[in-house]
Amino acid sequence: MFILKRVVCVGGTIVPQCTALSVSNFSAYSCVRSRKRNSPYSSVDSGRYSSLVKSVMSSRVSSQTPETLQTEDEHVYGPVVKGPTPSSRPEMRVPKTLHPFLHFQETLQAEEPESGPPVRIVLNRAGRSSVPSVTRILQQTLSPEQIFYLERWKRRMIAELGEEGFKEYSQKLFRQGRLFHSAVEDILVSGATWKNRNPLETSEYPPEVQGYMESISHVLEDVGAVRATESTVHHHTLNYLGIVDCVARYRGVLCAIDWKTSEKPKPFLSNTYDNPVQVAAYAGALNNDGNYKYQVENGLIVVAYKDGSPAHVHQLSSELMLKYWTTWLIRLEEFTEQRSSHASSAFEQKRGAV
DNA sequence: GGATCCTTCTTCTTCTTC
Repeated sequence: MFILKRVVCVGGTIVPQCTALSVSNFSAYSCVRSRKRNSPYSSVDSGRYSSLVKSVMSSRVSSQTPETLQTEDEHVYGPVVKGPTPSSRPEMRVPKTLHPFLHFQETLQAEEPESGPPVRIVLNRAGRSSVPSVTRILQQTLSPEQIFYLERWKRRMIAELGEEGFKEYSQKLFRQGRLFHSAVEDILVSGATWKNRNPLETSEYPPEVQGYMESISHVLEDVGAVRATESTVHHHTLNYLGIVDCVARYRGVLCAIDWKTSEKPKPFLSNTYDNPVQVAAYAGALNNDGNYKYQVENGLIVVAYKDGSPAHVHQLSSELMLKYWTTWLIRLEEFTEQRSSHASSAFEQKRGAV
């Protein structure tokens, strides 16, 4: 089965763009090219189009939609009491105001020295209790589709583990994530590189973190000039705050870094859901926060695995960061709209009661 | 002292042919 969807231009050459199904066959065909001389793909340079294959594979088209899945799930798990109306987010909108990602000031280029211990600005909510956080904004502006799949996953997990078992499982995941972050921060603050670290010292980490540390060991070798760890960033104009995991140079490029633990492999950026938006939000806030006298244009998402297999590293170029910054601005606007509509409906209710 | 905050995670999967 081969479904020709449309034709796209790649590197000046016209090639067919196809569904995930035909692409699976495409890569399979590439592997057995020598045996399948008459294959329609025998003349295709698979190496040349590997990025296309990856990009199509990472945005697979499923024959099942949230609607059909919901019907199927109701048979298996019973009716959903408070089900969302599964639908995609409306066509990508444009932010009403395009706030700049970078914030160059006249005196800015007097950069901070890169030596010395990294900065850690502890969150102080005094005087800014109403400022929303990056996590909260992202959580409250998930697309109906994301909410649907998350709730479906949760329903399935509860069916498998029970309410109590699911609670324990979630707590275990959070605990591992926190321990991992704290272990990474320790090693970055101590200034030790992975290479000169005594292997015996890795056993000082809690057992549930050792695999994750091994997983990121190849990444730590390329991380240097750590400027901040677990540090609060506050965008005063856009009025949001958050805590950035790390700001450091990765292979010489200054990046906002987000460390993640994951049960499932996440080889493609698209597997990381809202993580790139989160990183862009932190970087944008940092660039507009007077506490930091430099600008961060790039991002890095490092996905670590418990079994110690090499972490996946997703580097976000300045172009990609700008793209996700735009997405962030849209999410921020959605959040503000929600907030004001809640506030006005609460006001109406209050007025009605009087 | 209790409550709340910021994080920590979790989603997208199915098909035919060799």
